[in-house]
Amino acid sequence: MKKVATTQDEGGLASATARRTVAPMPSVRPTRRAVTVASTIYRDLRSEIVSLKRKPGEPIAEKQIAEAYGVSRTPVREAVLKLADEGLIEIFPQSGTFVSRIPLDALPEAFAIRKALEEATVRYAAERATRSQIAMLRANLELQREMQETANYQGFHQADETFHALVAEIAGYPGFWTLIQQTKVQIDRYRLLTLPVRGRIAEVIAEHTAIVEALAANDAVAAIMALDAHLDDLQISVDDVRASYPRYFTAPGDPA
Amino acid sequence: MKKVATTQDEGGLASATARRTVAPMPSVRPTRRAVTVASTIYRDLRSEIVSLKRKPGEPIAEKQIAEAYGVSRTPVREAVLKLADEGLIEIFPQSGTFVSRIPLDALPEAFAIRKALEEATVRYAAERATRSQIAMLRANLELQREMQETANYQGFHQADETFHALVAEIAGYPGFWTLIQQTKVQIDRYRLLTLPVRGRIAEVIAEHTAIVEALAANDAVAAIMALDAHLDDLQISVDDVRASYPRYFTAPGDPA
DNA sequence: CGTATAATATTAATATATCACTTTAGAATG
DNA sequence: CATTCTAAAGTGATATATTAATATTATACG
Repeated sequence: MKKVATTQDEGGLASATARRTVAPMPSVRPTRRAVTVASTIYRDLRSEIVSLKRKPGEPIAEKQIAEAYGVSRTPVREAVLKLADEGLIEIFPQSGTFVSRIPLDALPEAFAIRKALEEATVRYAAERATRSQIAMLRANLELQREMQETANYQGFHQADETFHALVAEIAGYPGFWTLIQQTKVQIDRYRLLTLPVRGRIAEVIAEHTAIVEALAANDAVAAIMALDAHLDDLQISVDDVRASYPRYFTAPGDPA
Repeated sequence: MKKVATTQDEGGLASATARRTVAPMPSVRPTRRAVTVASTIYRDLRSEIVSLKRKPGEPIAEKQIAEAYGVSRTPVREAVLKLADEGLIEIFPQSGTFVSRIPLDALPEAFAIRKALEEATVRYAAERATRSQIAMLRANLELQREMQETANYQGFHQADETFHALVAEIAGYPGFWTLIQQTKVQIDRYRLLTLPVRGRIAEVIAEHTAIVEALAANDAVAAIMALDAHLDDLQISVDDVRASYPRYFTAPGDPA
């Protein structure tokens, strides 16, 4: 039944087995999950989906991707499964794999989660922020203004994300931002689809500035209020959008 | 039966080849990700790790698990990768895979995340709770008391989890609880290891009752206070525990 | 001409095989 | 006896093949 490596196996079964019964105790482990083909494909695919380069509802052909990368389907599958866990890809067994439609009815909840998590970060940050950390935030604000002046929308978005990450780091809980990013994905796709780089940058910077001032004053309440104002501006108007891109969304109450 | 839009693709350009250029439009999809071997193994493994049946640091032999289930290594690998994403398993390339040690230094942050999310749920729940929903909570409290009387700790834990899930559902955001459960995993392992079924059940029920009363009165502030008291009681005393089970934890500052 | 049915093909899910690397035990050497 | 080198075995990562189920297409029948 089982043909192991053709060589002699030591007859005593119990005695020989214990090769590594116990764990690798804390030593300098090299790299955990190094850059592998699967991780590369994962990153690429994710980026293409979030940037809407791959449209919601579009089929995903594992074989084709595998050929494009010159690899087998195994690493592709690993990436696809991971994306399916994140809700960016939907797998219908024996039918096909597709880029997820944006679950409109789940967006308000995702937004509420983001709000809850970010409020916590600004509260902690207001309590703990040091002068040097406030200075880092101000430096980031300056960067945002530069991006505005040079009309570098891509760069502004990057700086915007860094701003929120910084707040979480100042709060002492960088993991908050990691989690926020995960829950934010569908919202990002939605916003990218609905408002094509609206000129709201000036307002966003003003709102960011208000948050920083509140943090600098160690005023948690004011910081939360400023954050709420910031987030509410990004709020969602689910209504009439579905009409324009009906096939990009799942109807409320349809599939979960 | 359902003959929906068979062969009408709107863009009449490449009419010939494209077999499925566009997506499966919302119809009653049978099962997405049905019960598969991989999902079964995933659930089993996860349960064994969370229940500490598999000790932190213990090696995981893919081949052995595959043989135990009578399957190949592929579905096992799928399950292992998913668990690695959750942080329950650590994969060291070309070395081995092991049950994760409990990351002590990450526990405070996980706890803060849980607190932020649960506070949000009780706030929303206090605003929205209907009388029938309050009644459901009271029924759950009764169930908790029954479990206490029959000394059914397993059942109590189950009811406890249901209580928090109910609160999230009343808040209108059941996804909050899903997320909380994910972040809670390492904390659960820690608590299972440190306090073996302490007789805190009576206090827990009292705290749960206080939360329900505040929700019934639509008093968000009181509800949050009651929740904080509840969670603070579960708080972590990271200090002296590491001494007793040193190999079950990762040192602060060690590997992330 | 429309509907039901059978044939076909696509694809997810799983099985099996191979490769590369690392760890570790044993042999050879000083 | 200690140290270093070498070979074996285990494991992760990837490749290739097979199976089973579904949807699509073609075909036959009313």
